[in-house]
Amino acid sequence: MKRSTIKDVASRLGVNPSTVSRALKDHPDIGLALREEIKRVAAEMRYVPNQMAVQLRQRQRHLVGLVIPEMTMFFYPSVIRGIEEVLEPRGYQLVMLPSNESPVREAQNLKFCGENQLAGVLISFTRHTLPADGLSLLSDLDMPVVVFDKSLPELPFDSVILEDEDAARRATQFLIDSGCKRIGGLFGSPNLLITQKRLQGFRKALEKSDLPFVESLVRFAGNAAEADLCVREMMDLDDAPDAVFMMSDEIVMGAYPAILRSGVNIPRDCSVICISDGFIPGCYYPGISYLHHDGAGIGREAALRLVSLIESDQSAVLPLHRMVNAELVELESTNRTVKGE
Amino acid sequence: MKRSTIKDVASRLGVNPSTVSRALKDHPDIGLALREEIKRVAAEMRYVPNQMAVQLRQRQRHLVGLVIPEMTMFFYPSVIRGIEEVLEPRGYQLVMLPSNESPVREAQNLKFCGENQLAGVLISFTRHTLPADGLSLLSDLDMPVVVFDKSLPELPFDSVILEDEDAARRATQFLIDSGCKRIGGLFGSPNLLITQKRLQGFRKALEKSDLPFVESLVRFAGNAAEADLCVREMMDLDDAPDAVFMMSDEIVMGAYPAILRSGVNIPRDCSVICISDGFIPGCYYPGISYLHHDGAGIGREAALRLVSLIESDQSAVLPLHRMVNAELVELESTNRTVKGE
DNA sequence: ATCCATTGCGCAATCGTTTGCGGTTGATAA
DNA sequence: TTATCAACCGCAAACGATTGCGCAATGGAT
Repeated sequence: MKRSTIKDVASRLGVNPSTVSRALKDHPDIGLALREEIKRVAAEMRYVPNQMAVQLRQRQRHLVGLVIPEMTMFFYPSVIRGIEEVLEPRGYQLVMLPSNESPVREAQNLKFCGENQLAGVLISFTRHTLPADGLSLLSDLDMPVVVFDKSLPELPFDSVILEDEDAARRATQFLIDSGCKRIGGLFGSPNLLITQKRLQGFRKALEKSDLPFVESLVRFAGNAAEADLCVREMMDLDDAPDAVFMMSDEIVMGAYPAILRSGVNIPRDCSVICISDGFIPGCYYPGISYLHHDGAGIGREAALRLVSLIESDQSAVLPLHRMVNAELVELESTNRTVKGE
Repeated sequence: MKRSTIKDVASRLGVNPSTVSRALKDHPDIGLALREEIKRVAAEMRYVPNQMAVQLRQRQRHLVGLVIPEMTMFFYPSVIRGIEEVLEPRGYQLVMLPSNESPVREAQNLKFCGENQLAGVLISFTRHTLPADGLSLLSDLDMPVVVFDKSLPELPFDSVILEDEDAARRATQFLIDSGCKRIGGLFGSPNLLITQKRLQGFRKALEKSDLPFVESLVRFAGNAAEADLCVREMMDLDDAPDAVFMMSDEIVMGAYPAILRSGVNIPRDCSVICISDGFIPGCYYPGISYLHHDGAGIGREAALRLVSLIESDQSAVLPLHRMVNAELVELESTNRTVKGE
């Protein structure tokens, strides 16, 4: 059963396709009686407009590409929620384009966006994308782009990112303020700009308080399993840390249980703080204080910026870089000895 | 700078658009010399085919709609990974259509799929979708559909779901076998078919061992926060449970820390088992044994089935219902007293 | 020299909609 | 009675690509 077109409806009623088209969108040129009749028949024939044809005429489609390094349970789901919140009421749909941490795939994804003339692109880069490559990819694209979270240095495109350095600095300072002396740091992939910035913030906080930056207490883990390993090694050290800064949820989920497993009590023997969306820290007991990295908020901001780019149709203005501040959320149980111990 | 069309390329070379079209796809009708020349110029003019036009002619687009109840960090990210694994090499792209647990939005999403003639649809229903509504929505759609995970009873469409009842039964049996007598159950939204089935499995396991089904030990929680509340109440009971079955990751993340917070020791005072994708249980210490609910596997199966439907172009054959078995994964730390306690 | 088969390219229709413009009506005003 | 003007609707050209068919030129075979 082929789907009926506007012509089918028209010929069934002995009118012109253009009349049907106008009637269905309540164009005043069409008489009220005929208009209703057409609508009735169209509904009866279960006519639905072919969007490919519509879009060809209208030369635009309401699709936004979302290019992300990987579809993980961390961070991106909430970013997507934020994006959807903005896009849905405006009639845009999101096309998922995960790159699986492969720059090659990322390039393909971007190419897809170009060929299919999506309305715009939201992108977070893979950990292996070189700044030069990212730049040329986006430049070739010739459509509205907003970079979020995993950005690259000095990109002439709009971006929405966290105040990474500041967040890490304040997190570390929090540990220092609560009296910790030997502070370890667990970071993500060292290629990432956010890792570098957070490391920088971590280091600065230590420096400011004249605490040593101990190499053996600073580790990089690409995922939760690696974070687990890092913790084992770290906690086996003679001079194990009395506090650990964890730069992300993924690190937390690997490292937190690993600390407990190594026989160290949180928070009595070792304090923990992290940068997080806020959900994960509440899923542990004792809870974890954190600098709030608002995924949904970043998604919203990025999407808002993108639609304004799309709808204002300007591309070559000077890029806007939005730095989102992180808020400290302090869980009371973090810095107290736990009941019964 | 408008993008150049096939006509632009043609007129630049003084040839017909059809010649350009053929040359670019290496049609033998076009002489080799001209063919190369055309390719050169096309590349130089940065010509990219307009997919809307192509798709209009070809009357198909390689987009697959993914309609899910909500974009959460639980389960769906891994499902999406599984789906992408299958779809990407076959040239399909995924369009995200989260329904935010609203049947209205779900209907809109499905309508979008129809109007945009996507190649097919993968759907997991909201917790509020009525069986009759779901049925009529999909029937109206008139395109390949595969339902996964959150299905509805007696749907005449292909589906890929977990052997829910069996998984819950075996999980509960595991608790019974390890000597637990007062077994509590934490379930998700009671509307869901998977909840009903898992509850059924839970109940059957108890019955088989002549253990009582205690109403006060069986609770339903729509999310992690509610699970937290349920646990508080449950653990305050005079006859608190000595084991808890949790039907999902989300329940675990709310309930597990809540148990600890109530001063109960896991696993000494209370054993825990759950149905899970496998990542979350490893993020706790002590770890949690679980029945493996393979999200990526389900995504793969569903996507495979969908592409076979799409490419064989058959719709009215009898529906295939694939039931995926869950595998028991036993963590050693679960049933032992923890070191140092 | 005639015929036939290639080779190489252009013509024009087509996909399903939208939309500027023009052409009929019938009614109203002059 | 005739000019005017709505109100209504149809014609046909787009949008950008694909493709069956036709047709000219070429070359080889007869």
